[in-house]
Amino acid sequence: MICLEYKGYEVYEDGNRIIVRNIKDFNPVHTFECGQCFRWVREADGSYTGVVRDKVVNIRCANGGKELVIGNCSAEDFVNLWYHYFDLGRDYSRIKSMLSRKDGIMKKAVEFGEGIRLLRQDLWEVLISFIISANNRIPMIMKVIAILSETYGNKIMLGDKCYYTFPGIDRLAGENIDALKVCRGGFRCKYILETSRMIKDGEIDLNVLYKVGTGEAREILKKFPGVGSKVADCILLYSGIKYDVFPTDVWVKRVMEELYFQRTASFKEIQEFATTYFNGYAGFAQQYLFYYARENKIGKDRNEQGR
DNA sequence: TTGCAGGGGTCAA
DNA sequence: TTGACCCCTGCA
Repeated sequence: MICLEYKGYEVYEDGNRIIVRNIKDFNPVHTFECGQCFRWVREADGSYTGVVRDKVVNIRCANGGKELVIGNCSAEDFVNLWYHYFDLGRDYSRIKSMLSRKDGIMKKAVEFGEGIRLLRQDLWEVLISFIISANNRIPMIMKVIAILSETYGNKIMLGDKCYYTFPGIDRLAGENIDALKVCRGGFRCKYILETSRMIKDGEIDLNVLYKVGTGEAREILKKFPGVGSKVADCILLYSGIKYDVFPTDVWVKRVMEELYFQRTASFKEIQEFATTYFNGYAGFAQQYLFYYARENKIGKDRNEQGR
């Protein structure tokens, strides 16, 4: 029985889970492992379990990717949270075909990460997560965020397993630096604390970011300690605020140098090229390129690649 | 077993 | 522009 139709999707409620039909352009592996999020954990059966706001759900695709099965979820949650979170209102086929027409490199990158969707994550959580990401690797970032949530978040259950919400602003702002260091964030702990306090004290209002242009939003974010150009661009992109940014980390730099410039290029040069070349879609292009480069180790060891 | 190099953005000098 | 920051992993 059809439970409800919502914006082109058929949503069936089946006990404690829902099945969403008419899904396109969504592969959980591509989406959760393309470096944009740190709280989705792959299970032995290939599904993913993650915490978003105060919900914990299990996700998998079925029926050749045409169905999305969300465990521990109601149809109401789908409408109120998951539709938006998974950016299901956006036509990724159109974006992919437009980017693929740009050149052969983009075409390959888009084919490789065809199921990437840019998640619309909580701004506060993305801000802290990407401060932690600075000079850090993905498994470590995930570990730090997990400890931070276990220590300062609220417990929620799925089956007999405990999960924890991401800690609130006030909770972190009220901590002292020595206590915060249990999360093993190292030198980033002082940035987390100071950033939390700046928001709590009203020094910077995060909601302003939704109302200003990309350049201004970037400058506001860079007022937080631990936020530079790359982290600011990640925050804007992964919270779904701006899509014309091009976060340039070492992987993106490598792939751009190897595939587009055929020489070393400065961050500034790469940014300027990408924002012009990809127009308002630089953020999507970056995500396909990053995933393609990292999974294929492009530029990491030129000798191994036979170059 | 130990120790050292490598990875990786931001900040301050 | 360069070194320090911090912690984990991989390898000798």
